Amino acid sequence: MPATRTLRSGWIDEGLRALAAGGPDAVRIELLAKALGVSKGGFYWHFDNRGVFLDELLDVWEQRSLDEVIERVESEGGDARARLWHLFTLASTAGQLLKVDLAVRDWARRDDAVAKRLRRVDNRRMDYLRSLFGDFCSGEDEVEARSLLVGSLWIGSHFMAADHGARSRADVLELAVKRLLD
Amino acid sequence: MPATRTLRSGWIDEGLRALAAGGPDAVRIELLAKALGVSKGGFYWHFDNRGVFLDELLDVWEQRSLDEVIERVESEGGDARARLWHLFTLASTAGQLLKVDLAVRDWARRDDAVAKRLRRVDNRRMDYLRSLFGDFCSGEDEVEARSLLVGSLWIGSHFMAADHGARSRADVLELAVKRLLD
Amino acid sequence: MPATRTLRSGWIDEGLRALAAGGPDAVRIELLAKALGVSKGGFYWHFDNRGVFLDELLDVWEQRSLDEVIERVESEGGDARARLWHLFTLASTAGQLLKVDLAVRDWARRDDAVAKRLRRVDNRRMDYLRSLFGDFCSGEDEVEARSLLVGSLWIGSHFMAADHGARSRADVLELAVKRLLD
Amino acid sequence: MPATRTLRSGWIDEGLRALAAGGPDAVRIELLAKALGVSKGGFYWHFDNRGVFLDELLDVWEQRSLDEVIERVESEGGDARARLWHLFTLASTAGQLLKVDLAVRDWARRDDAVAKRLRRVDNRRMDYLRSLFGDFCSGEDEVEARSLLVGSLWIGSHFMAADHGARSRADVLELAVKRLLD
DNA sequence: CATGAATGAGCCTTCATTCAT
DNA sequence: AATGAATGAAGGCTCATTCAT
Repeated sequence: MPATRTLRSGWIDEGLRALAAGGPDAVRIELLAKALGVSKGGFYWHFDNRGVFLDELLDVWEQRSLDEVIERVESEGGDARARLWHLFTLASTAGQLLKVDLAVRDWARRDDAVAKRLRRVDNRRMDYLRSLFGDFCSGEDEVEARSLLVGSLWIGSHFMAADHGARSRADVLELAVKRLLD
Repeated sequence: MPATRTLRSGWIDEGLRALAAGGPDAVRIELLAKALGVSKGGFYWHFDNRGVFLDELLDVWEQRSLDEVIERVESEGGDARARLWHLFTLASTAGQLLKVDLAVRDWARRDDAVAKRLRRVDNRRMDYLRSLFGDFCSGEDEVEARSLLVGSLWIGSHFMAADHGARSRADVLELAVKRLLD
Repeated sequence: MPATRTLRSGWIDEGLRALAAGGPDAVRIELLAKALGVSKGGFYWHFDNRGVFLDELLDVWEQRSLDEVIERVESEGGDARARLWHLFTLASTAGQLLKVDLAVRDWARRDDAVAKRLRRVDNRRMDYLRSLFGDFCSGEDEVEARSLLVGSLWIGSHFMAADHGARSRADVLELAVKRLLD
Repeated sequence: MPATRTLRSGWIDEGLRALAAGGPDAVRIELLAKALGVSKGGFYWHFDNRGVFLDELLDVWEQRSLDEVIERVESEGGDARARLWHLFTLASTAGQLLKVDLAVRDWARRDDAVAKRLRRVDNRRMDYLRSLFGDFCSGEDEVEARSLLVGSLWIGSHFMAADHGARSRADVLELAVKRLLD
């Protein structure tokens, strides 16, 4: 029983790794099998086909992205500004989950089903941002603008390659976020 | 010579279309040939191989992204705030070039050569943003933070799928940008 | 022991069903297991391998084809013509066994072992036909010709797809058989 | 141009050989390629996929079965009885085409599209038989019964494995056919 | 007895690439 | 300059078979 869960989740883990590193096209059963040191045929014992497998990867991403991050922030406590700051730094250090997130965002641009999932995730995240900004901002416009700004900053910065002279990207990000939490 | 350029640029155009629609993995010579109504063998008269072709697509993207947008903004004139606003709206309506841009940004996450090009482009763009924000902001930190914010907003918003209730995404974007131009 | 026979014969039954429906290539252990709601690994407790299993399906077909039909005809009695007529109608309504029979006949065209079994069965059937025709026909040639004709009619009609205008296939078959029983 | 037709028709020929020998399941692109001494990838230059290829094999069978045989009989002339006899002997010596025919007949039992084609072919053949029997038989019933009998005899005899003692199958067939031409 | 799990061979298909013409 | 044709390397999937439990 534990062995069962182990190899099945091994496929999932390896799949997430591939998805993070190269997007959905890099999730190739043959490569995953080689990385796991097993035969590719065994894949089909655990999953009906590649499409179902990709779906399951998205399930994992969706669940982790939605719940785990928010839970961790909430468990730490603090006022709204502290939570926002915590949320931002958490998201930036998430490592593989962050890379999966970025890969999914690009994927969503060309796959409607993925786009639908992304909307679900982003709406929940935005709701959480709105609730935090609502605590110290007046006016819905202000709340909405700041929420979109902080979300875009978090994601968009990972898709930008600019240098910042003497400053590090982290420094500039901190400046930018602080500005939004004023 | 003109006929040559015509068919050669046909491959490039079709390649950009594919790149915009599905990323580098979607740039498949066979499909481009079918779309162009020619044989795929002919591809190799114009380009050494797929890699070289992708490089050339990036050349075109790089050149257009660097020069054309900025040129158009400058030719319109206005003060720094007006130019920033113009820049932002231009970028958002760019159509295919924007989609190529987004595809390249994801691509850069897994290909160092592409990442290098992206850095070149983004540094030039950031320089332009800095010069504009420098016109009415005091302090390098402020300039840097705002430049990163507006860049991230522009790009990041395309990778977010959230709804905004009664507001449209364009409305919220306008609110957010206006806030940055204060 | 009865439970054993039950599951073992379940495999056989399902195998015959598959053989009837799609020929030997359709007898796939995985599909049979799914249809039976058991794991395919269990198959190998009952049978050494697929080849042995197919052999056993042929055993069942051979035994049923040889004995059951003739037994039923004989148990009904009547003169030779009545028995021939009974035989023909029985064979045409046999349902699954008929379909297995047709599948085996095609199979025999490409497998010598199957061909050998088929010869055994057909020789027994022909002997029975000869004995019946011998009752009211004079001359070995006549008996042999009629026996082959009625056998071919019975089998061949199932491999023909022609329409017969206002008549049904059953009507024309009746006309043809009656002609042979004159 | 001739080279083109050569290899394409090489695939078809080899496909027919495989179909004749082992039915549709034996038509495997990899095996055909090996038999032709070419790479299997090249198959897809000539045919969209395996299904289309099988369709084309059926086209060839349909065309040859319908037209060529009848044409040959008609070109030889003679009265109706002579033509029937010629038709029967021609069909029995057709070699590979006959085997394709038998394979198609079994295939039709489990594939509706094939069944439809078979009906087309058999209706045309039966029409020809009817026209010949109509020449010297009185009564539609008689014509219909004899047509079905001769068709079934021709096909059914190939699906029967019985021995005939001192007689050969060909001898008995001759007896049976002569009986039908009385 | 039977299951869960895995292997490996074989098949269909796609696609970058090559090459003679 | 470009086409028709072919190659070969993948990659997804199926399935008979094996084996520990």
